[in-house]
Amino acid sequence: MSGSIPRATVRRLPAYLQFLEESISIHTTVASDDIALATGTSAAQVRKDLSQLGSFGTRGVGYDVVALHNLISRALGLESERPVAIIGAGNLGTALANYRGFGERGFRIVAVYDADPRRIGKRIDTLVVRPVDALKKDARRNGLEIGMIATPADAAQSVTDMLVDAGIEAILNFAPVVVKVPANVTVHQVDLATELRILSYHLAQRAR
Amino acid sequence: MSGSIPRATVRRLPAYLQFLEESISIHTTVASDDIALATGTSAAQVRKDLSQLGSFGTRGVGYDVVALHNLISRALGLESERPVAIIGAGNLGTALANYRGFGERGFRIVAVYDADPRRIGKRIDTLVVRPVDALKKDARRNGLEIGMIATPADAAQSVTDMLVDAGIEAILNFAPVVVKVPANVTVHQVDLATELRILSYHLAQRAR
DNA sequence: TAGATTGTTAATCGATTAACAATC
DNA sequence: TAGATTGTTAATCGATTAACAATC
Repeated sequence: MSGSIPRATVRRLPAYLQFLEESISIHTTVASDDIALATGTSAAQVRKDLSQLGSFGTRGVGYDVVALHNLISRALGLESERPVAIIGAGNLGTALANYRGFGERGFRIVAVYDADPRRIGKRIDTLVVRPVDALKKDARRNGLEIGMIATPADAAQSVTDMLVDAGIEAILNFAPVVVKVPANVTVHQVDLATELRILSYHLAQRAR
Repeated sequence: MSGSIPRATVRRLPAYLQFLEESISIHTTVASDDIALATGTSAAQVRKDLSQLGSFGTRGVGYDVVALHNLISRALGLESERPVAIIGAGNLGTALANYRGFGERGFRIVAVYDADPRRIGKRIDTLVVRPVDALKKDARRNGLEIGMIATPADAAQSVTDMLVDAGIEAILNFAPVVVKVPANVTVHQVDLATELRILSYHLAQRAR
């Protein structure tokens, strides 16, 4: 069924899910047009995307909010909570560890690691920063599934290697370097300065 | 000349630039294949992208690092420093304000704002958190060009409206909501939980 | 010259949009 | 029934890839 969903669709599904979560207490039904409006896309796009997950709207009526929510959750593999570790307990790592949005959306930060002895033992929310060497042992015990890299650029590759060695197959990398991983591991990069540079292009276009 | 560069190309240019900055002290010349390897794309893609900016490599040799760096900088409008403001002085806003990568890449955080009186006056790095009401006046004085929204979701739209009112035309939004802006304003959204949900899809795919 | 590498073309692929018959 | 909205098709658009002549 959901053998495989096109990349572009997968990128939009979380936004649809977000909107459905906000709608769930308000409506029992939503139209493709409602979803489109809330997520900044088109109704045709929404219907096309949803049809990839199988048909189940009702013509003349729309989509059942709860049913659609469940369907997208399942498609994204969000039925059970996924344990996440943060590597790097600097400003960014600390901010990530404190961020409530992860928990609300089914991800649990189970540990924060750092290599710097001065940071080890530091409390962040309910967690205590652990030495990065403990990662591999911990990973098995915690059933760790996702690693978030919040280290400086020059540490990112070696941290990545540790994560891979610990059996993690999904990595979110905030360091501004492309890290190498084996084919079975997925890395997404969030580069804050890159986003600003793209915005800069738009400012420059406007000025001409 | 660079009348307009395809979206997909614009998204890759910052990565090329990053690599060139690392190369500048090592080589005088790089091949499309070197850039491709470092940025996770293909040599054909790199050449195609660069040809959008005009021709200037040397067959059999490659691209002059300095010349290419200048060309991409210019194309992205990165010749002069762009002043940035952060709205929201919570964990994320504080982390962003402390992040060195912005300064290194030509963006200067000129102010941090918050609505909460308990946060106003707080020192972050060399800055002091200011009341969000001061935004509009400050914006003109500082020549503010970019706003980064690091508030909770429910404050994002009103903060956006303030930024727009202050004449800002480029916004990076970290709040997990789609904000509405007039056509002359560009918004990019960085939704951390969305990234995790996309990773979750890949984990789910793997498990089948 | 021989080897390397660009710039560009044509082919392919994937994503988006428009339109509308089906149907609740 | 009339009105609303889906699911799907076909057309369009944009991005990527492969291949190779041009040329340093």
